[in-house]
Amino acid sequence: MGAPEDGPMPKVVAGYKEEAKRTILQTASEVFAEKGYRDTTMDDIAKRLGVSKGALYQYFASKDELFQVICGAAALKLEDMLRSSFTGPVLREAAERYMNAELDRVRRGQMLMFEAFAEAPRNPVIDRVVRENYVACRKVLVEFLEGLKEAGRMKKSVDSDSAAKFLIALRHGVVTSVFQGLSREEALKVWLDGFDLALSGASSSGASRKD
Amino acid sequence: MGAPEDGPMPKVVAGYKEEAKRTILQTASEVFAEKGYRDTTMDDIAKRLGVSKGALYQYFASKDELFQVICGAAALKLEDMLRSSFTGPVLREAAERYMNAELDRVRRGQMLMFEAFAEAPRNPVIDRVVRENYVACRKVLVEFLEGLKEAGRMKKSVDSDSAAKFLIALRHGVVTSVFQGLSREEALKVWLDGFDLALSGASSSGASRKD
Amino acid sequence: MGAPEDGPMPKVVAGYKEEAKRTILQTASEVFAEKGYRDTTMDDIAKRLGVSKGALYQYFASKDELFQVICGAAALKLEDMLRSSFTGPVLREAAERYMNAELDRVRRGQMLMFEAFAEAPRNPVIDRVVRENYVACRKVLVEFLEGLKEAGRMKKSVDSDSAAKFLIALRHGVVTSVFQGLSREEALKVWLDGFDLALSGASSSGASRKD
Amino acid sequence: MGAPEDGPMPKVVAGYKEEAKRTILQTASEVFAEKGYRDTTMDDIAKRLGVSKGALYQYFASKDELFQVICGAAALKLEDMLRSSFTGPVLREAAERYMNAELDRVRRGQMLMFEAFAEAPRNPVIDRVVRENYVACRKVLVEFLEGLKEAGRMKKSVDSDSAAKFLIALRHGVVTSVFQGLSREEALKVWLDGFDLALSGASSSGASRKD
DNA sequence: TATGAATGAGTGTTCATTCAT
DNA sequence: AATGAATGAACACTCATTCAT
Repeated sequence: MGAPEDGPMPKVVAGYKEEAKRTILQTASEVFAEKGYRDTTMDDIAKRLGVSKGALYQYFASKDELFQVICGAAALKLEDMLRSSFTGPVLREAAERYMNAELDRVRRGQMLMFEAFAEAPRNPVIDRVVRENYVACRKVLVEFLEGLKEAGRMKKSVDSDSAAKFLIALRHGVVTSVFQGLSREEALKVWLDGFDLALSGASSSGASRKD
Repeated sequence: MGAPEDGPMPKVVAGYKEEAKRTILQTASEVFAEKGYRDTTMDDIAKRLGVSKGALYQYFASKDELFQVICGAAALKLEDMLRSSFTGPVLREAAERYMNAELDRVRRGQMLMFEAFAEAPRNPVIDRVVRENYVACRKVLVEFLEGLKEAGRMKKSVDSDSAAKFLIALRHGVVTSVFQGLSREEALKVWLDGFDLALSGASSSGASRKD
Repeated sequence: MGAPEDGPMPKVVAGYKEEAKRTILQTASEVFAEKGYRDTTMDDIAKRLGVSKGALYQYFASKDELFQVICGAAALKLEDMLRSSFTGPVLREAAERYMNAELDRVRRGQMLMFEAFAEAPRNPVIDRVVRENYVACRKVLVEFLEGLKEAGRMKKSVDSDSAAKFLIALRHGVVTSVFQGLSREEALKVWLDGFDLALSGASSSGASRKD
Repeated sequence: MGAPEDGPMPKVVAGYKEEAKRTILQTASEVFAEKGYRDTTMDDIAKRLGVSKGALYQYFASKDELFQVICGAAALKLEDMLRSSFTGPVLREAAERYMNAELDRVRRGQMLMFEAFAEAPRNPVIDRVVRENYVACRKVLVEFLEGLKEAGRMKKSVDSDSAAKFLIALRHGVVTSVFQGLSREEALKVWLDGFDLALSGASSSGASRKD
């Protein structure tokens, strides 16, 4: 709002504001992950950043908006992890690469997933983020699998979309299991076994019923 | 009205208190599921029950305890659903029965799972409930699968424990997917396909790697 | 409602009610002294007595009344201690006897004095008790001193009323000092020295012992 | 408006916060004295100050802390009154000056003493304040008396510490007596007579004035 | 722009008291 | 008379948000 062309404070670089936002987002995300959304106060975030509470409101209209943006970013991050992991020729390595990255995040407590799911039913914005994220992840996986098929590295009989849905579900479930006490090694095994089942098997996932 | 010559008071209806607790638990559980743990006030629960706030505290020492007990009951409920569904001779029907029941609960909004997971990191009691529930569910499934093997209805080559872990993960993931917008039909299909993969396939889950 | 052949409890002796009141008073007094008036709940008292909260209200109309009666009784108790200690021919022994009894009570935590003084400004009944107690104690002491004079065991030149006021003040001050950390021995010495000063004439406070 | 080129903010008026604390302390002290600690709500204090309840918590972490600080200040105030009254060459005038000031405070209802004593047994901080105050007052008096001895205005035979203990006890007792209905004039007389007794040697309590 | 003091609605919890049984 | 479940009025404390400086 405002500043005509070099108003009261040229703010060094243009994009200063964006930079500041990023910093806030990063820190807030950490605090939310550590203390939980509801138990985190704006003051917690401000203190960790070394700024005043009021400053936060210059960048984000409310605690809620802050959380929404963070959830959106986390969703993108997940899609990115998927995209950047599921690359390269060796399928299984991709899967392992991905889950290792995921489990690292869990270990470092960078896990807003449950916070987000818990808020979603009462927060339409979060709800949208959560749903769109599902669609986006599915798309990433489908595209990857289709690519594999075209490159001849996966049987055409596998239904990419079914496989994608399966993989997403398995991913959620494995992460949740770790939350419930499953060890990292076991988790990785569950994931990779499931992965093999879905993709390396003889049957196409969409036609697995025989009787 | 009552017990003639016993103690200093017939305790009203004997079991009245237990009955009252159950009522509170039931109602509170609904409200928590509807509004979320943090957004539910003790007054919300009291009003829905048509009693005063103070009355609740005669039965539960705190909002927290109330939630803990509810989570514990929900955990037992899950174990029961598993136990009572996974019965009978036809494996696949058991799986379908179970997931249908599960999806019914999701549809009716009886879903405290994410609330519980969100609280767990800061609430040791909830954390314990969540972890023990995992162990208990695994046990239920392992026992069921072992039973099948003994009855000759499942290949001995399948590692029951690996399969159990896989099924639990898949269950979590499918439910989560529904939260993210997956339709009930798709969800059921993901579950059943995954189920087939793990149990009816040629390979045992614990030995699925061939390379 | 109940008990078959000797009606709804013949309550043994007449005067049962008075007996019950006494029991309640005694117990409540202990609890008040232990936990303080404001921090004591009616439930605390009921539990210690092994009865229900409601039962207390059969004997006392309110927590406040209970406290008032207790304060009244404590005031009488103090007057009694004074009366029964200040007896016999040897003045100094009386003083010592009295203060020892007083310090015993302090040690056993039977000290509602400050509770009462703190309530008095907002509680007319307590205020009256406190004021009348002052008058009564003064009277007890004056009568004792006048008796001594008549028996020729104290100089007629001593003004009994002034001495009484002095002794009461000193008594309060000594007890308070103990609350503030003065040892029992020191307290006794302050009291006896002050006592000598006021009543036996020539010796100065710092030199009252000949040892 | 302030600091031209220093830090990131001139801290408003520098010392503003201290000033605000003082104001709160002053007002809260009045309200506590009027209504009693337990009957005073944070809202009472806030309203009297014309601020919101929340504002108080910016300065004091709890009602308890507020009270503790006030008690600490009151203790210092007492020591100061002692110190500033007990000065000058004429002993008796000092005593009179002091007790008049004390009785003024009592009359104006600035009396948290009993509130503090009533809380002390359940509040370690208050307990410490109360005990340390005793020690400090004793020290003030001992030093004063020793000074008198050195200046040759008091007999060396008087034991300063015993006298100090006596005077503190008498002070407590006289103030308490006023609470119990003793008139200001009588109180002053009890104090001065006792004072003479302890410090001026030969005269007896009842005959210390020539009237 | 940043600050941080102030707001004020809200929330869990307590407890003296009542009353149906 | 006794019980103890229920009431309901408080109350301490919190925190997202605002706004004067």
